[in-house]
Amino acid sequence: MEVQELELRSGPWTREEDRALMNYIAVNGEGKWNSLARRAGLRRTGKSCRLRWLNYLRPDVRRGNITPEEQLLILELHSRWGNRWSKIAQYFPGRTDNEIKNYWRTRVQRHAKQLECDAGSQQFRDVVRYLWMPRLLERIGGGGSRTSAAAEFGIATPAITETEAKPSPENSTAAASSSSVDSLSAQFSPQPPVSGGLMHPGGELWPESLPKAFDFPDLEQMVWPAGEDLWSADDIWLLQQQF
DNA sequence: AAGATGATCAACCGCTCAGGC
DNA sequence: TGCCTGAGCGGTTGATCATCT
Repeated sequence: MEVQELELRSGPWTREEDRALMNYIAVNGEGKWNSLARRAGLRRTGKSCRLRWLNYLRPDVRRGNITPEEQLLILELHSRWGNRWSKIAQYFPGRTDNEIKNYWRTRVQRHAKQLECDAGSQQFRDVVRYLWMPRLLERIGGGGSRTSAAAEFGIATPAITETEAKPSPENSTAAASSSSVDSLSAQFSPQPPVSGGLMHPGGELWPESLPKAFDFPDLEQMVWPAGEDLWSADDIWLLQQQF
């Protein structure tokens, strides 16, 4: 109806709208969002209703901070698939693609900006791969040396190719690796299949030496921050000198 | 205390794709 | 075959909150 379309609402949802949407879905189920919006008496587009339900009202939506385990998995999966947020979100039950996308744009891209490089650049990918991820592993493991964490991360982590990585239940039994990233993946579903080998999570062979950008003695001398934030001002400064 | 600035995240927009007719 | 509709995805915006000066 034309009058109804003119009155379509946008912007933040009210409690009443939320209640109407939840009640309707509880009785009738989801889907057919345009007609659902009309039948539920909501002056919203079907698209808006779908988004509100999926990203906020669904009972299994998980809120709160992204844990180090989740951060590690996000970094790992993004290195494989890039900005394919919905695909990445499949590995985080209760997390929405929107939430993961926001995390990446705010936290991860912020670090890239600090380092004055592009988040999609090889330089930044190296920082993520060789510095950030090992540090997260350290934190997840409750301490230990950086080198041992990196070694664990690098040696036992299998390669997963785009064609292999179809997150489906029948593939989950193959996830029998001792690597940290893999054991993390195993906590989530759907789980990616694996194939063995001494490969880096990105799929390529683990390099014999670190990239040139990080092959400098100061890095080994660096005192890693013990606080909540993985990156200190000194970290940023040191890395910037290498770029 | 108040304004400026930055970070976060809910919501919107434009586009693509699949399925039905 | 082409059109329409529903659904989903990724990029972007804007409101709100926190922190800084």
